[in-house]
Amino acid sequence: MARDRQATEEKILQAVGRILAEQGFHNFGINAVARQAHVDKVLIYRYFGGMPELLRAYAEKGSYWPTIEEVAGDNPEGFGRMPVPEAVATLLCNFSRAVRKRPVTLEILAWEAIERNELAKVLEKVRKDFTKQLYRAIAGSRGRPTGDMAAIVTLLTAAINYLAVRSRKVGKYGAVNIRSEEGWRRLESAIRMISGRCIVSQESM
Amino acid sequence: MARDRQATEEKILQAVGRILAEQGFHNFGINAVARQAHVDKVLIYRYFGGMPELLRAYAEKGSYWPTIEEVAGDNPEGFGRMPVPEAVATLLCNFSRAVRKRPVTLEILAWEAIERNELAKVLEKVRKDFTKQLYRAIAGSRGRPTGDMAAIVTLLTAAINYLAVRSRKVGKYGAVNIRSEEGWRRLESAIRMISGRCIVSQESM
DNA sequence: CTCCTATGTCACTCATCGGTGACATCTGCA
DNA sequence: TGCAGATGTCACCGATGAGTGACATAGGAG
Repeated sequence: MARDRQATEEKILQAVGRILAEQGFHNFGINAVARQAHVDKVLIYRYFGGMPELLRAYAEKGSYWPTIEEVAGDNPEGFGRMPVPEAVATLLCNFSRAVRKRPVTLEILAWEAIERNELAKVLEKVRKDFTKQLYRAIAGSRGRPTGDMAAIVTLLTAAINYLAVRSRKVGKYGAVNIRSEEGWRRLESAIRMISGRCIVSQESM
Repeated sequence: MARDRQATEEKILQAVGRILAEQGFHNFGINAVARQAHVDKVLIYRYFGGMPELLRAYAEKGSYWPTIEEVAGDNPEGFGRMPVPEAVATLLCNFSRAVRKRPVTLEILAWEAIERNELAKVLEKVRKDFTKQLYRAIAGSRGRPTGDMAAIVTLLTAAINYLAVRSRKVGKYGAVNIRSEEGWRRLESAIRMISGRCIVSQESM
């Protein structure tokens, strides 16, 4: 109708985002996108190629993972001034908040346990870089971690991912209300405690 | 062919299990079950009613969650003899192993983040009872936990679920190889450490 | 043996999906 | 002005899904 390819592509990509955020991958498909965008599906094939390319194009536009700045503040090196356990705890809590407010990210996290699609692949790479930067920020902190810090951080990020994903469908997990701010405060203080007591640095303990 | 309803129902239910274990919910459906069971799909409707009832019937036959015995041994009360932190750690590690060896359970865990179906509902109830018994076993141990033990246990079980589910599709998470026994040993010792240092009991510390 | 019903088989409907070919129309360029 | 390619529209294909109605037959009850 409007004869404006750029605008059409934009409508299509926005439709992808809306469907993922509101209905998830389960109801995702070429037809659904075309409907949502009020665009003929032929145009999706013409402009993007197909489903994988469409997802890839969408992936390149969005921010599906926290940036290091979002989690560590404007100068990640600033973490060098606090003891390791405190740095780790703060990073993890910030990470938790950043992930929880990204509905599309939560959908991808849920779906990559079912099927590894283009979005999951992109997210994987981003996440890898993120992790590397995270460890760099920690490495600058005061004190040397002893014990298997990597294993502990793995456990805690896994827990955060799981609970954040799950909170979309269920209100409680165990005794904790994972839909309320209060529930997440409990989890955060548990994270702080774990970090404080298990990632021992020579100087701070 | 064989004119044996009971045998046919059995074939159908076994087909459900095979599909879930080998292909997951993604490729699950009436037609798929009928194909797998070498049975006409009409019989599924006649004998079970439809998809929800079929899943419910399947759910009632299987053990999709560890039993308390599997995790706490033959007499859960026996945990009363060890200190709380050690009891918690042991229960969690046993739980991890029990979950990881149940492919259908892992599939349900992955899928319930996408859609809450009949199997997920059944699993929910079983899990609730299991948790209750777990806490009872802990309550019998020596010493009083301080701090938010529930939050810590929530975090650790969430982490176990997430990593177990994820290990079906991806080999590594962070720095840990979640497909190898060695990786899980690292996680287990981290769990023991967390439990030992963060669930403080008056007598043992 | 005869009939009735439980069991199994077949053939279909209707909806949706991914994907494609053919056609209409707009717009910028020669 | 007229043409060509870019853009948009429409109608279709084959495959697959859930679900149903009609029919065939085996086997037990009378």
